[in-house]
Amino acid sequence: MPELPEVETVRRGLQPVMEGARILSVEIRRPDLRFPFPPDFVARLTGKRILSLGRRAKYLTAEIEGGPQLICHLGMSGSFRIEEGGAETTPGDFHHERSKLAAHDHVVFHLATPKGRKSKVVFNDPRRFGFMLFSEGPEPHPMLADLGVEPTGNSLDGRLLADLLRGRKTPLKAALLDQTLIAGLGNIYVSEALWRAGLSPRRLAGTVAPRKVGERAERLATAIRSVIADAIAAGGSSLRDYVHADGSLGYFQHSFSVYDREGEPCRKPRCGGTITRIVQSGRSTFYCPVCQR
DNA sequence: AAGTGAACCTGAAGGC
DNA sequence: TGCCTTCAGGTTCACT
Repeated sequence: MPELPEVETVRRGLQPVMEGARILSVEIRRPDLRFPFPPDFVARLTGKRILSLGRRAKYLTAEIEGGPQLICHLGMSGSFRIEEGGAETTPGDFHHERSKLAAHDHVVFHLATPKGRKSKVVFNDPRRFGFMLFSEGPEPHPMLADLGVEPTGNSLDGRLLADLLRGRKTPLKAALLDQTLIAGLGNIYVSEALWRAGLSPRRLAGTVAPRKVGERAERLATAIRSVIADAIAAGGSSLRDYVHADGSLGYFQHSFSVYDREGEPCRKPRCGGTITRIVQSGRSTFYCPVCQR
């Protein structure tokens, strides 16, 4: 599920519980996810305070007191949920019970939150494409070192986008998925952004702005930023009840303009086209062949 | 160098 | 009901 907006939504949901919290204990319920856990994973977290939670592209980061940075990726199917406890001093509260863990609950953080409560943060990941690693020292972890520009804020403008795409012979769809160019777009939001910009996913990336910047590159940059901003806003509004039902974070109902809408009418006024699904480098792309050129 | 496809793993959904 | 195939929102690695 998780592209940049979902990861940002998860970060915002975890923040009130994790930021400033002390890690009372950590359980890892299998030796690996995508990668083996570091051998000292539990020892280096136990008893430490979480100073801050951050995000880079689709990676969550946690600054650990006096120690490493924890880097976490949700892969395809990773999610967190929060199980709220009572006051830390209340005896017999729910935290003294062994809570039921579900299938694929791989990591459990037992926390004392800044408000003096106990909470559990549980990481669940059926496909195990996710991972947790430590990063040491001032240099960014190699995994984060080559990431491109964030599509949040205003740094990604038409000029920068034109520079990134110029000369590339790969389909525009593939270029936008390249995390070393723009960091955080995934299969859904690439399709959505291209629809907003009225550009075909099959167009060669270099043709967006062959020589000068041009209106096409501006349109695409604006589309990318607005798609991401809208999705983050939608996720944020879903956070009001993030302790809902199972407490899971980052999953909310999207309404997509093209993604997963094969055969349905294009939503652009007076377009009349039909959303089409094609496969590009092994992955589905959805677009309107009439208004996306 | 850049681009494409297969691999990693499990579960859900659809066809028969 | 069950068995089979296909597909899934990410990333990396091997190959052309």
